[in-house]
Amino acid sequence: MRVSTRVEYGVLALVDIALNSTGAGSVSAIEISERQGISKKYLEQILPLLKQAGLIRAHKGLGGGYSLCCNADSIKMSDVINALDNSILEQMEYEEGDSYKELSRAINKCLWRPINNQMRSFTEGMSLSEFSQKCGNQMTNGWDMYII
Amino acid sequence: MRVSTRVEYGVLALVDIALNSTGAGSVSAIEISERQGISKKYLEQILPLLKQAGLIRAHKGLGGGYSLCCNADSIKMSDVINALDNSILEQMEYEEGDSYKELSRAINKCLWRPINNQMRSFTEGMSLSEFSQKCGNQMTNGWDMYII
DNA sequence: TATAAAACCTATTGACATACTAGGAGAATG
DNA sequence: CATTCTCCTAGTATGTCAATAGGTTTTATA
Repeated sequence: MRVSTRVEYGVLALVDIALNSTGAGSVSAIEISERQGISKKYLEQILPLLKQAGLIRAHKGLGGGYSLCCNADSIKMSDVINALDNSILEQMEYEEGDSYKELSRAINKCLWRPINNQMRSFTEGMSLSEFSQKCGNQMTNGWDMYII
Repeated sequence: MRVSTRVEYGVLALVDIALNSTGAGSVSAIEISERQGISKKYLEQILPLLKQAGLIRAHKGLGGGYSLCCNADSIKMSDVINALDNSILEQMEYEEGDSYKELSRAINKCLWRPINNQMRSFTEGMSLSEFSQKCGNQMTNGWDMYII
C-alpha cells in the first residue's frame, strides 16, 4: 500500500513527540523536523491535523511546541491515521438502488470490506503507547535481524 | 480504503467474465458494459490490463470477446488486484542509509508492513473461483440480510 | 468477398490530490 | 520589547484519475 507523505510524516511526528516529550516538556516542530529530516514548513501544515483531532496540544511562544493531549494508552493508531487521512480506514461506498450494481456490491462485501475490517481491527487494537514502545525497541535492537 | 474505478471495474469485469462465460463462449466488452453499467470505452482500456497479466484471453472479430486464460481455481485475487494497480499490495519502501530515517523504518515495520501482510495473505488465499462463487451467492441470496 | 462486429491503439481533457515553498500574523515567554 | 514559537493563507509544479473520442486491425459469417 502506498501511503502519502502527509500520513507518513504525521505518524512519524506523533511518535517522535511521544518518545521525546519528557514529563511536561513539549516538542517543537523544528526539533522534529531536524531529528527526522522533514521540511519544517510542511510539518507545520501536518501537525495541526493531529491537533484538530484532539491528539496533541499546542503551546505557542518561546519554549513552546507540542505535547500529547491525553495518555498515550488511550490513543488508538486508528485515530492517528484517521486524523491524517480519512480515506485509508474508510469503508468503500456502494451505490444503492441501481439493480445492475448488484455484483459490484457483492464484490465490495466479499473483498474490500474484509480487507477494511482487518486494517481497522489491527489499528484499533494498537495504542500509541504500545506502538511507540515497539518502534523504540526496533531502533535500539537494530533492524536487519528482524527483516523477513 | 478508497479504490480507483479502474480497479473496481477491472475486478467487476473479471468476475462477470467468470460468471457469464458458458463453456468455451467468450464475453464481449459491450456485454459487460451493459450488464454492469460501465462505459464500454473505458472498459476497453481496463481489460487489456487483465490480458497483459495473463488472466484473460482475447478473441478478436465477430463473436469474439474475452475468456479466462486458465482455470479460475489457479487465479489468486492478489493477481487480479496487482494486474490493475500494483501499488495496493506493494510494500512501502524505506530509505536505506539515512540514519535519521531509523524511526521511519521502525514505523514501516510495525505498522504498514503488518497491514500489508494481512492484505496480501487474504487476497493470495482466495481464488477467483471461490470469490466469484461467493459473489454469486450474495446476489441470489440478497444483500440486506447479510449487512452488518 | 463484402460486411459487421469485435478487440486494439493513441491522444486529449478536466478535475483533483499531493507535496511542497513562501511570507507573514499572532501569541507567549524572558 | 525582542525572540521564538504556532498559525494561517496563498501559490505552484507534478502526477494520477476517469473518462471521451476517433480511428485501425482482425475475424467470423452471409
